[in-house]
Amino acid sequence: MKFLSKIFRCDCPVTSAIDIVGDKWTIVIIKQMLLEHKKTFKQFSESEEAIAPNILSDRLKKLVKIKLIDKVKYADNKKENIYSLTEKGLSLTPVIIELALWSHENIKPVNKNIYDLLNTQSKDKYKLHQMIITSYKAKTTTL
Amino acid sequence: MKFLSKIFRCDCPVTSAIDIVGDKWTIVIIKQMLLEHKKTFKQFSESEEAIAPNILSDRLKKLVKIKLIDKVKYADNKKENIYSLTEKGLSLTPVIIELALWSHENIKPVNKNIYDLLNTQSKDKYKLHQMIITSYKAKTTTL
DNA sequence: ATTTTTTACTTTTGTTTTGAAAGCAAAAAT
DNA sequence: ATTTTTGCTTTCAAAACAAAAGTAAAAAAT
Repeated sequence: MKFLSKIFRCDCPVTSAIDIVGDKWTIVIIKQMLLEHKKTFKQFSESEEAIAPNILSDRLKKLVKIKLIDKVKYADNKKENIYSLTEKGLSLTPVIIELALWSHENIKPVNKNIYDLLNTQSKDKYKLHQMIITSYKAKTTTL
Repeated sequence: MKFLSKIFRCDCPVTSAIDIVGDKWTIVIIKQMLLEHKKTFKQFSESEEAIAPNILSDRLKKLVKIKLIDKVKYADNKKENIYSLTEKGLSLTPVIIELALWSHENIKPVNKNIYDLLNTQSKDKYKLHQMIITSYKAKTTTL
């Protein structure tokens, strides 16, 4: 397994997680999928964050490669690629929620959309995580 | 507050959190402080992750500036700077724990030290967070 | 059927960030 | 008084990121 040394700096799980998602865009793209239900190149391109197409292209490829997202093309639409979160990608939900809560408490209050979402099940974070994952699945399986 | 636009890409709290901690080193340094109780430039330099001194210097300055860590010099040691996590820095504990758990479940099992830590209070993550923060404070206040 | 528009990219070029190595000054140890 | 340690800074090379333009295939419009 010597190839792992190309990806991972060391043996620490936190550092290894950062080796995968610790850059300016990876978590942002996953957040756009999970919370904003974005699923096409164009939808990501048009985001508030204004990711450049070359960076977006690169990240989507990497995310497919490490199986955090899937890429499919449907028979009735040969133009658009539809991206969706895998279970492995969905399991980053708690990380994203904790980042949102940290930001809300320490950086600046959240915008209304996400604030409402965070507050529907305020007392139990596990229920919140499950709710977000369930909601994501419901919206993507009806495609 | 126009200067904020220099730091934050957009209004999203998750993206804003990434604007602050979304790079290859910030979370790793905070993890080293929180879980490995590192507190001097030399201790960070000698870490498994092998951070370069120029990057370390830059990140420590930024972390002090945004008040995630404090930097003090004690009367009996004018050479060493002692870095410690502020409450704002400590409140990243849940993010770090979720990254560790995600990594353990999806990337590779954790090393023994951290595995033992994660499993002492396995059922309730809040207790785990509190335990880690309490443990950190206990070790740093006895300085 | 042909032209236009849309989508998902790639390519190019320039800038910024990161990284490896060496150097340095003040404090502490010998 | 000399050597070692600590916490940096500087230099230069490499990698990542970004802005803009270009392209090819599919879909829509004419």
